[in-house]
Amino acid sequence: MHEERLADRAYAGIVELINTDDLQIGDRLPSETRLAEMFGMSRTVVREALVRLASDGFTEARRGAGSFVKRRPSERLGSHLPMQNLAATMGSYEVRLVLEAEAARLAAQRRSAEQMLVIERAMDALRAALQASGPAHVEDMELHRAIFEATANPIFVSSFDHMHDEIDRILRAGVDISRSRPPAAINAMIEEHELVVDAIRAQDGDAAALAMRWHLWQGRKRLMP
Amino acid sequence: MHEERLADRAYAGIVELINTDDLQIGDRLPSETRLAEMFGMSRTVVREALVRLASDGFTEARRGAGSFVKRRPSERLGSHLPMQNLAATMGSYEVRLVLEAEAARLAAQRRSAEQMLVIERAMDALRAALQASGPAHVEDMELHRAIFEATANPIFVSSFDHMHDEIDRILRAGVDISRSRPPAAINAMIEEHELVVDAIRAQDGDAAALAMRWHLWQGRKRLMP
DNA sequence: ATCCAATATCAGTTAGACAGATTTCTGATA
DNA sequence: TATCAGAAATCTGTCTAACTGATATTGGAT
Repeated sequence: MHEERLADRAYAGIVELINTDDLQIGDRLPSETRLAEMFGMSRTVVREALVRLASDGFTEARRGAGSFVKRRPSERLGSHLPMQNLAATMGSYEVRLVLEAEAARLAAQRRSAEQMLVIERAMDALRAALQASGPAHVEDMELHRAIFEATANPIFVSSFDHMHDEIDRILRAGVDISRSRPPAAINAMIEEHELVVDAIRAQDGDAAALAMRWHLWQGRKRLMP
Repeated sequence: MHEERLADRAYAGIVELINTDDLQIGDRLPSETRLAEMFGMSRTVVREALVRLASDGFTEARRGAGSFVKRRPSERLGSHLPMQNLAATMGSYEVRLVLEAEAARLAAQRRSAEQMLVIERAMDALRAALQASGPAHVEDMELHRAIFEATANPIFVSSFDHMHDEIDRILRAGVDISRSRPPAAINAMIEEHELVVDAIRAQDGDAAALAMRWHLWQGRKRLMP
């Protein structure tokens, strides 16, 4: 698993500090030197944690002044997704519904034989990953990206990349969304993807768009029942 | 101004390195020491950039082994030629048709009073610019962007920004698209935009989406009769 | 009370060092 | 020749110590 690095502990430590000390937005964190001696690590390590905190949008460093809380890390509340995360996730599905359904339609209409092969391979990889009950996020993304590439429209592809960057950024800033999946859900996820791939193989644009809408809708329900 | 930090340049430099050297997923990056001397900075700064790259999911560091490409940063498709300008433009309308029509629908359903005001002002500015027969590209973009902002979905907004960056990039690489417009076209452009704004004002989602589709379709015809 | 200058503090950056993990090279063995 | 274990080289992770320039604070003069 995660062989823990010191910087990870520092990251967690600072998040905990913000929560336990109830630091509000705009409040200043202890200085890097101070944090280093608090955690019993070097300033280098604390700095690495702060860089990542800032990259995740939680803190902001002002040179000469200090590091400040920019957005409070959401506390983990059992199985509930934090409000902010929820809104962001709903928003992402909204955009995906629009973009991915049409991408699936175009892919079905235009796919080349080579592109179909890439899609089939991505589907196989996803099916294997899901059946192994392992994390399948990467494989899922590969398949969806392959579909965008089959649209033969570079702007579509770059839109996909951008959208996923944004979604990743938002989700990573919050709670880990990976959760154990019941076996029924695994089969459902495979089947939904297969419907999309089948439609693209059959070059049926309407069916592909519909299947993709269905898949995204089900995904949304799985995440937020 | 953003006084740029060294680490930002290192981050950009590494991204560029991955693209120009065409490093594939799994490939190893130069070592931190090597990158430091390549960029003429200390290893510390390069390290900070790598930490952020890893945090963004682009790279992965394996202790003792090196840093590896995990996910390729979205390629700026600048390498493609101006000859493909026509195809790229068609492609851009394809994406806009998908994204903007739904944005208009959501904007109509959700717009606040303040957002409606911003849209109205943008419409006024566009009308004035068009009637003065001057360049109206900026005003046009402002209006379209205001509509995206009224969706109250930050991912939609960022998708708009990204899409326009890409389109601008492609178009600017080729011939200047600004051409003299016959007066009839000016009135048509104003009217099309007004239809969209009217629908958003009336909070009629279907009408807004339809009007936006119509507008984009007409724009495509104007550009490529 | 107000303004300004000296002072203290802080993030950003540099250099050099060492531990521990991993890869690569090398040479001996089967 | 092919293989494999050990040695050497390389790499990330961590630490120390220092300096710079930006920012905040303090204290004194007005």
